[in-house]
Amino acid sequence: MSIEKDLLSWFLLNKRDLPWRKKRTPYKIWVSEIMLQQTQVATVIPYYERFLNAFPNLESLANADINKLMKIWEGLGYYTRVKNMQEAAKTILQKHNGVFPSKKTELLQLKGIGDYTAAIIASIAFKEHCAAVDGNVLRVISRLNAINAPIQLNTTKQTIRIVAQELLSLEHPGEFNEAMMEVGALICKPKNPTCDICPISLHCQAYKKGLEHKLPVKLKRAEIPHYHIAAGVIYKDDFVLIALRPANGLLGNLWEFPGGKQQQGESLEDCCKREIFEETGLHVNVLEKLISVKHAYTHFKITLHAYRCNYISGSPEPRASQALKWVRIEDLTSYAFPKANKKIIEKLQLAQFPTTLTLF
DNA sequence: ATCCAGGACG
DNA sequence: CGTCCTGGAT
Repeated sequence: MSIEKDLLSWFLLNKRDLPWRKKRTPYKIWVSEIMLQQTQVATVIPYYERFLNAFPNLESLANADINKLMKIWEGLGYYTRVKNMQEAAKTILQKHNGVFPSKKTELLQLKGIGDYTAAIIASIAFKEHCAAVDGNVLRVISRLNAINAPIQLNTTKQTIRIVAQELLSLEHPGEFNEAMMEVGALICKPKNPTCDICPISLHCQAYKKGLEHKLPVKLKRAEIPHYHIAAGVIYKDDFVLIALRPANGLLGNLWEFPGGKQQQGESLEDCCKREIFEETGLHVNVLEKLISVKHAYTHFKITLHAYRCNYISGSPEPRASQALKWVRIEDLTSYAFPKANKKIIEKLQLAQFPTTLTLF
C-alpha cells in the first residue's frame, strides 16, 4: 500500500473531533490556524469558541476595539498574532471585497500568514496542491526518510518541504496535510513515538533502522539570561496604577504594573522606586513584597517581584507606555494582562477577602 | 528546577 | 537570525 492510502484511511478512523473540524469556512480555519501557531490544541479550544462568539466574521474582527481583542487573547501568548489578524481582516475587506483569498500566494501577502498557514488554508479550504509543513511534519518526515541533519537548519527544512510536496495526495491535499500532522501529534511524538500503532511505519526508514528515538537531530540551545524585575502595585485610596505597554514588541498592548529590570548592585526596593519614577513620574513609598513570580520566555527568564507601594506625590505621565490608569482592584479583570501579572492580581484579590470579611 | 514544543516576522 | 509566550513533560 502507498503512504497516501495508509495515511488517509488511518486518518478517517482516528482523527480527533476538534471544534475547528466541524462546519468549516475559510474564516474559521484561519482563526484556528493562527491560534494553533506555537500553541497546543488543549490550550486553544476554549479561546477558539470565545473568539468566534465575539468575532463571528471578518467585519466584526476588523472593527473590533483593540482592548477587547486583547482581552479575548489574554493568556494565549504571542500577542502580535491577534493584532496581525485584525490587519489581515481589514485587508481582505478592502482589497478582496470581503472574499477570503483562495490562493496560497495571495494568502502569503496577509499579515501573520506565513508559508505553513498559507498552505494549510489553501489546501483545506480550496484544495490547492500545496504541502503544509509545520513542526509535526518536519519531525515525521525526518524520521520517514531518516534525515540525519539538524532539524533547525533552513537547509534541512527545505529538503523536508520538497519531500512533503512530493508525498502530497493529488486528490485530497487538505486531508493529507492534516493527516501528516495528526500522525505527528498522536503517534510520531517527539519522545516515545508509538511506532507499533503507526499507519506508515512500514514506509519509515528510521523505524526500519531502529533510529526513531535518535531522530530528528537537534542542536542544543544557547544559555538564556535570567533577569530580576521589580514592579509596584501603587495604591492611592481604593485605586492602583496600571500601565499599557507599547503596541509593538514584548507583550504589546497588554496592561501591567509599572516596573523594570534590576541593575547591578541595586536592591529590588530601590529598583522598584527608580522604575516607577522613570516610567510614571510618581514618587512612592515601597512597602512589603507581595509575591515573587517566575516566568520563562523564549530567550530569557525573569523573576517578577511585586511590591505594595503608597502614592506620595506627582501626577502620572506615561513616559514608557501608551497610557496610565488608576483602577479599582475588582476592575483589574476588565484589562488584559500577561500571565506573570495575572498571578499578582490573583494575590491582590485574595488579599481583599479578609478586609471584606471583617465587616461581619 | 529545567527543558521542550510550537510559526511568523523585521 | 533574534524576537516573540505559555503549558506540559521530565
